[in-house]
Amino acid sequence: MFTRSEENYLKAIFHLQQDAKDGVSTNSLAESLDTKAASVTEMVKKLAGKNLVSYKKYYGATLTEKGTEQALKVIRKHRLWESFLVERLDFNWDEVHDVAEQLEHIQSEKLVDAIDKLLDYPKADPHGDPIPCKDGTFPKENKSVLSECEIGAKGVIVGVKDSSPIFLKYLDKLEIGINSNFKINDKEAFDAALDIEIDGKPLQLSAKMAANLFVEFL
Amino acid sequence: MFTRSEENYLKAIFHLQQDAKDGVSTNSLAESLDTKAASVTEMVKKLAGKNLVSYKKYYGATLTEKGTEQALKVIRKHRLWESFLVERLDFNWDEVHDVAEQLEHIQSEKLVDAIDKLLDYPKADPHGDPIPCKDGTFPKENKSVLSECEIGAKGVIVGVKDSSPIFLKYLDKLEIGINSNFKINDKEAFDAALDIEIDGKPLQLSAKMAANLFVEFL
DNA sequence: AAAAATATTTAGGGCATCCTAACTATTATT
DNA sequence: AATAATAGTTAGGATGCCCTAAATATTTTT
Ligand SMILES: [Mn+2]
Ligand SMILES: [Mn+2]
Ligand SMILES: [Mn+2]
Ligand SMILES: [Mn+2]
Repeated sequence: MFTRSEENYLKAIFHLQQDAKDGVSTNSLAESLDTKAASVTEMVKKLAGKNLVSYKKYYGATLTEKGTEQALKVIRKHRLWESFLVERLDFNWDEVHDVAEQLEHIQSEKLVDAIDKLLDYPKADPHGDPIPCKDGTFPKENKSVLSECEIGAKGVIVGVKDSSPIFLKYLDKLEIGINSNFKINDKEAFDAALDIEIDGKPLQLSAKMAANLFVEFL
Repeated sequence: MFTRSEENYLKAIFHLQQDAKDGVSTNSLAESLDTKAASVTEMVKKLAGKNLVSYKKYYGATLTEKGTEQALKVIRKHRLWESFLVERLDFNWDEVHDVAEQLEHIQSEKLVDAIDKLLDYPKADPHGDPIPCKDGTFPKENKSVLSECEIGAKGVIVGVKDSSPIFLKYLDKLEIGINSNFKINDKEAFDAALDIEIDGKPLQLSAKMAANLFVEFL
């Protein structure tokens, strides 16, 4: 139906749209797709021609309904594959992204659905990101960021914002993961580092670390 | 490492090489890859430049050692994925080929090995075709064809030559599959149809059917 | 062994996607 | 408001892989 390149553009626009309120800029797309602005302009025009994005010269691109639907399908596949790799093939959570980048483009509805069933319809991927439903629904997330919690707050880690191997491996080293319990004991005035307990173990977390952890309260 | 197209050419050359003793012809490749002879000539030259095939103008192409190695890697992936789809995701044996055509191009040695392990290192795919080993070894097959067996022969179905959905579904209907036992009672002089018992059930098999079933004797 | 038939290669393009360099519009600064 | 800085677009070209039509080599037939 769509080419690999088109799918990657749609996915990137979807993700960049989440933060930026107005249209996604050519340059941000180029950056995130590791390509050049000129190529982006060209592709965005092509996608606009197919009614997948709406595009106004110089003012960026936004997904149409059709484009969003397609982007969510790809994201669904990406996250289901990541879940499969971790749950069934014993991959670590820092090893799955690149393979999922390939697997997400496999065209077979039957296959995606079978993986979904095999995993018993998971709600989130190994990084805590929600998995879009088959019907195109995308559960609204209301996650808090650890760095913005108040002193005394208690809860559970439910996701990571950054899912680069370097960050994930560091979390492994500190024994912090999805479902870890936390309690904020104090916040340093100087650098906003947190004095925190993770599963009962006290440690210090830099503001940067804390800004990349999503939590829910108990 | 190699493009999808290059991998498909290598695989096709490998398969066509099995029958034909001399170089694989441009036209047979074009036919089997559903492309045109001119495209084949071009690609074969490119592959020759990369030392994957040896090619003499007008006399066809043959895989080099390097090309064979690569072809076997792709075939290994194809057959492992087909096995996974049937064994773990309950696909029927007539539904797996097209998806495997896509999955065979996923680049991740870790992934292939994990699937291999998950399935406990299967020796053959759902159609009875042998799965090349990780070390590049390809078990020599010595399968007989049912149509060439003598009257009175007894054994087991171990593979299909044709694995088109139309043939496979027909076998399903007749309840013939891998591991079915057979005993040849008679062969019709007129059309070479076989009077045969499959798992004890007597039926007639056309010569064409019998020519597409591989067997081993007990 | 020549002619006819067939197979293969070459020439010349097309399409998708990417790139650099030059140009133009938007925005930020003075 | 004019100018400078930044962002985005267009022009022109490259690469990979495919195609048709024309040219050439091989094989088959007579
Ligand atoms: Mn990912
Ligand atoms: Mn991708
Ligand atoms: Mn197959
Ligand atoms: Mn393939």
